[in-house]
Amino acid sequence: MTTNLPRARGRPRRFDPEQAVATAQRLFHARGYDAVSVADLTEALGINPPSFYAAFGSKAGLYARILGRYTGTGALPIPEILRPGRPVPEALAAMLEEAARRYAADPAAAGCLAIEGARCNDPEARAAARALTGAGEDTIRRFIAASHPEAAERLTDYVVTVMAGLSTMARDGQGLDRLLATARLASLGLAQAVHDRPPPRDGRVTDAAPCNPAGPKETP
Amino acid sequence: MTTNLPRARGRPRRFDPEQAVATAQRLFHARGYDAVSVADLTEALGINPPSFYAAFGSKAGLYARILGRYTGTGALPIPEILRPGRPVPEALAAMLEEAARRYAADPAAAGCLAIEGARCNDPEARAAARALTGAGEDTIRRFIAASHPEAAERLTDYVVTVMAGLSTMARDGQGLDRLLATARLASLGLAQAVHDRPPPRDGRVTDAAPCNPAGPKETP
DNA sequence: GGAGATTTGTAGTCATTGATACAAAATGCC
DNA sequence: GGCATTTTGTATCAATGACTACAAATCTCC
Repeated sequence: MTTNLPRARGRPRRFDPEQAVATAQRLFHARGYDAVSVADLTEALGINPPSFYAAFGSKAGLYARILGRYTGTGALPIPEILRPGRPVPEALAAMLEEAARRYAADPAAAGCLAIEGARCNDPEARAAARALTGAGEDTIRRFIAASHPEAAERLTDYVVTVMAGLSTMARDGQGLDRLLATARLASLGLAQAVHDRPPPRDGRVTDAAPCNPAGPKETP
Repeated sequence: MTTNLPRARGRPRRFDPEQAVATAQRLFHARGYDAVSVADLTEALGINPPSFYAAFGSKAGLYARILGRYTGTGALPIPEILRPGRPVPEALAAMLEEAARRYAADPAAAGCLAIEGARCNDPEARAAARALTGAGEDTIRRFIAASHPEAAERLTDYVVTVMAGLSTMARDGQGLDRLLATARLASLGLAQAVHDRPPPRDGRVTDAAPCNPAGPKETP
């Protein structure tokens, strides 16, 4: 079904690269990029290192390939949720709720593969993950800007922050019910935020002990 | 000033352990636990590995000591912000705002040392960091429960999630202004959330393609 | 000036990391 | 059958991880 091409020339592969990518994706999602070694991968795939490197180039290369595949295999379908014309508060609330569902869908692979990968210690893998999260962020920003350009930056920062938090808590072991409740709480302010003017930048709410002696830098 | 004790017996130390701990704290906060090697530490401290291990036991041991010190050196002063009797929405909003300030205070050491440490790959260091974040979480929950016991769990999950997100975005390079704006957006729903009854558990807002075939597990 | 105590510097240990050299094995093509 | 081609398995590589054995150095105490 996959390929009826005339057989390739040399010795045939003893493993299916697509199947291997899927297996590796589960491993990376479960443990995180840094915590998965090439030895872990070759063992899980039942192959030896030379076969691994011949097929995927490097650990980071395989991870980049997995990220490219992630959009169709469990990642949040942002463009489908943020349909043009859909009311912004409703759409963003739906996105947060769906994020909660996806992040908790598989307890053995909790959170967002890309968000978590963007925090790993390998520069190449981190860049690949950041490219994906950055693309999602841009999609969100453009969707909001289409109807509320003045609120696009603020609201994008907000929902991205909440999604990062949801991914963290999912990896921390929080189940669907708690993540959903948090996502809905986070959506409460969205309607007001869209219609109200941005909150003042100088009004402090806190009255804690002086803890930022240098003073805020954004109000020179 | 520090110690006027009669000099110890053996060969004197060539470095100040307290100063070394402070230096190591900066390193850990800047790069994260996993990305700091013992070689990095000994080089930054100007000492050799045997001196390091004689003084601190292990890398994770030093980290645990740093976490114990963190409360007084930049960590969010949760008990001071959540004073008994302070209105819950106001207090939680102040906490989120103060978190934004602290996490962005030093761009070279962004985010929360404990929250980030709770995600590292060393079991011992992770457990130490989780103990600290867990204690903060308990403080928040008790504060809320004192006046709104029915909302304590939900609201604690919510603010902890937002704080985790703020720490992530701070490490991502977001500056004080953006973090503050996000923290204030996150506070918008707090007042409603405290007084309203909890949102229904079954009403879905999303209408995305069927993406959770197994269905939600929290409504059996 | 020794004796005992403690730290220092040198030079390692051992495990694990990501990644390879190389020859044997297994195929298609002629 | 023989050759080119490709993958496989064995056996590594160099670099880096956390950590330590050991003796010389430097102090206090007597």
